[in-house]
Amino acid sequence: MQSRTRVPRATGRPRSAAADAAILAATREALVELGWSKLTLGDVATRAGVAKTTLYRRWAGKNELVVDAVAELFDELRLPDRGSLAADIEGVVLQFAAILARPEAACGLMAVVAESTRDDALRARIRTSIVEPQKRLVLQGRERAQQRGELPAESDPAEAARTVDLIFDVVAGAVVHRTLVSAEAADEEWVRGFTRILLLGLTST
Amino acid sequence: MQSRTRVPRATGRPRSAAADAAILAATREALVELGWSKLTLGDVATRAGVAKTTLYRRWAGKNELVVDAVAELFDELRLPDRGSLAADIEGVVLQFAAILARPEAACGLMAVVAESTRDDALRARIRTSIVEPQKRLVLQGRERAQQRGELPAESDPAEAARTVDLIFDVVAGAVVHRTLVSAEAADEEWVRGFTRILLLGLTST
DNA sequence: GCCATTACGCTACGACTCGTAGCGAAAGCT
DNA sequence: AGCTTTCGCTACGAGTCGTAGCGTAATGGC
Repeated sequence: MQSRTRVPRATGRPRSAAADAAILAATREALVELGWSKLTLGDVATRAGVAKTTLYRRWAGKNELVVDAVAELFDELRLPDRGSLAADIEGVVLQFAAILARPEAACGLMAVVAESTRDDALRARIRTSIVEPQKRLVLQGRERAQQRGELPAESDPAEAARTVDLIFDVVAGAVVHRTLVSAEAADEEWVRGFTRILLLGLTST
Repeated sequence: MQSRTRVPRATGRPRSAAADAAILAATREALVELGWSKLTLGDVATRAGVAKTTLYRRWAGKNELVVDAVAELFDELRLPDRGSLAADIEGVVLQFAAILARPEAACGLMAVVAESTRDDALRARIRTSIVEPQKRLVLQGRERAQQRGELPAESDPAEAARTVDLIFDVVAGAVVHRTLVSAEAADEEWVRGFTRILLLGLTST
């Protein structure tokens, strides 16, 4: 959220928070209708009922705008306690799949990831705005499973951190690939099969 | 390969195969230097030493061109027999990671996948040109493991097909996510950890 | 060897998007 | 009030898009 991390001046006319929300919503709407490459900032400004210059005063370009617009979508992810590790994983994977099934999330996320291969600053922004915040779900799930006795306590903290990263890559990657590349729904049946494989690998040894 | 599936007329000047190769190579070069959004077809034509009109006569647009340019990169994937299922998996995952580490592969693939969320024809083209051909690796690996006695023979063919799709999504998805989103190398240590989890899930039960 | 056919290189074109600059009006704070 | 910053609007040169038209080059059929 570039515009929110800015320290607002004590004086002068404050920026309209409503304009921020309208612009991000308009960006998602335009992503659905036009896709990434045909999305123009002028069009977004028109949809949001805002002057094009206002948009350029807040975001440096298309990349940064779409990152913020997409990041909001992933904030709603939660990890409700369903009683077992398997049920917890299935629940959060289904939530994640539901978000990715929305065209604006899929289209925007993949596009900025593609651009980030040539732009280190953008990659860092994606990580801090979208990816890292969601690792809390993996940590939370492991902690619960350990309290239930489903997973052993970690002895090596470094190894534990690596495992969290690995799990996150496997879960997020598999759902993304299933949904976007294989282009088939990550429905309950698929999630059950996926969870089974993942769980066996986690609980053994 | 749009231009190759065309039935060449018996008469008239044939299309230059060298131009095809030069255009696809120039596309990959431009992807490395400029990324997806700043890549222009005019620039690609100049790099390839070809008129812009020639490029438009062979490909409908940027999407189709990049799909073909990226597809060539994945043709080199092989599954050498390393003696065990674990070693086979580690070998092919490392190969896949090596390809994805190249900016032109990562950038191009993610960009067209992003565009495909709004374009069914493009999605189908990606699947037939890039994704489906590589599933042979999963089939080949399973067959070898069954001959070695590492995996049981499949009883239900439909279930077996679903498993192949699942494995493919997990492997490809995890490597992509690790490389592009988490932005860390899928090196030997990571691949070992990943293979361990995957194998336990496959061999148990 | 000539001819029909197709591909090629080149130029030019209108339409569109980009990102920026300049202006007067609006909205907040002290 | 007075000061400061934002906002909407217009206009601008630069760059890209995809296409059309033309003359030339390279084939195969006769």
